[in-house]
Amino acid sequence: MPTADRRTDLLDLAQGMIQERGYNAFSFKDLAARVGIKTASVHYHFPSKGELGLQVMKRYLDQLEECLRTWAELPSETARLRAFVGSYRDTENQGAICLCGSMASDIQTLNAPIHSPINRYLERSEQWVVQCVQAGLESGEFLSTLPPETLAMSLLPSLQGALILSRVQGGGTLLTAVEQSFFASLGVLDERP
Amino acid sequence: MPTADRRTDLLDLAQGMIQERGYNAFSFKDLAARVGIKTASVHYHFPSKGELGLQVMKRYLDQLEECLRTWAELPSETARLRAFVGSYRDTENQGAICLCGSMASDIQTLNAPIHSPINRYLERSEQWVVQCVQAGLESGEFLSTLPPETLAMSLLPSLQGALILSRVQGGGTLLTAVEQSFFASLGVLDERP
DNA sequence: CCCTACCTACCTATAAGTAGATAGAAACCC
DNA sequence: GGGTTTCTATCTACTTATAGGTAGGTAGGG
Repeated sequence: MPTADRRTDLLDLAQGMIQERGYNAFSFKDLAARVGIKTASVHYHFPSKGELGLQVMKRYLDQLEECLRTWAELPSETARLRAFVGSYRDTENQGAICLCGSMASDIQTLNAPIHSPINRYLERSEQWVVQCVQAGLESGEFLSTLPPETLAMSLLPSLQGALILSRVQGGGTLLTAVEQSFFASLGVLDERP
Repeated sequence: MPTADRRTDLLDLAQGMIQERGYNAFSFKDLAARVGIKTASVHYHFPSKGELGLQVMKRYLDQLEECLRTWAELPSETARLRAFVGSYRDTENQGAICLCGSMASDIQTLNAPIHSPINRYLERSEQWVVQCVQAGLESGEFLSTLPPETLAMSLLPSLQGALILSRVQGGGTLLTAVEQSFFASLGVLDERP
């Protein structure tokens, strides 16, 4: 409907459908029908499904970098990590899962070029979380006996898994449990009433 | 190849393909080709793809119950939970993800009847982990300030997520990180050298 | 006048499933 | 036991729908 730019609309729609239904469960036909054009016209914008998937994933990676820049302004490591978790909660509230988690589930069916942005997305997320945890431990904001890498590496799968499972069962409570466990293991008390 | 029972072979194969490639990325044609019959013959054993998926999932649920019965014999809650995590590691070593995690990723594209065994699988797993954690806390085997439900509820998504992400990046290290974080939050020290 | 963003019309492959035939084993019947 | 029937597991042949993609044409704006 909103046609600021057709290409962007298609990217948005494709991304949404991958996050809601999975890469192998959306087609150019679906896409075309929703923006009101023919499937052949979608090929004008994106030569192949693989190319479209790649562009969606690359943009998602760019969006991550933008978020990380924004979150750099936050006043504490706790706030940064809460914002990170918050972005997953936003996704969950849309009834979707992380694009990267969705792609990862289907990784064996995706062609090679898309592997690298997926990989980088995970790498970058993990790296960033490690930095936050490390900084927080050094400043005394956090307290833990475990190595920061271990804590950080366990957060990402937890969040991805929570989104995936929450649509079947548990709803938001899974993400809340993950968040509480994570911050507890950093010695941060829950600030809810 | 091994044709003790054709129906069982088909269930095994379908399960493997769903765990490796996803529900929407396998077909009766693939299946038929691998056991050396025609697609129409697969329909003799399972009237529809939905029915096949349902039977695979139901069997997987039964297998879980069997595991839980076996693990009940173990001498400690730590051993039980290690066995639970170990089963996820076995899956990972096969280059697969949990059937239930795979199904959960595709939940929006699956027809209603299969939702209930998926749901029950998650429910049952979580329930069982809660029991272990609770028993361990009561006996003094574990030590934590968090409610057992929170700890237990965060384990399942972590494991599912770890398997899904590990095929893209990190390999076994993600699962190890998840395991270490979890047991650390129960006050159990790592027993590796 | 040419480029952008569409279109119609087509193609090939695959998915899922149905209908009906058949070969061989098992059971049943006197 | 011989003959008939029924059951099991498969087959061939077909259908309908979709997926992904190509070729070539066209309307309208800069």
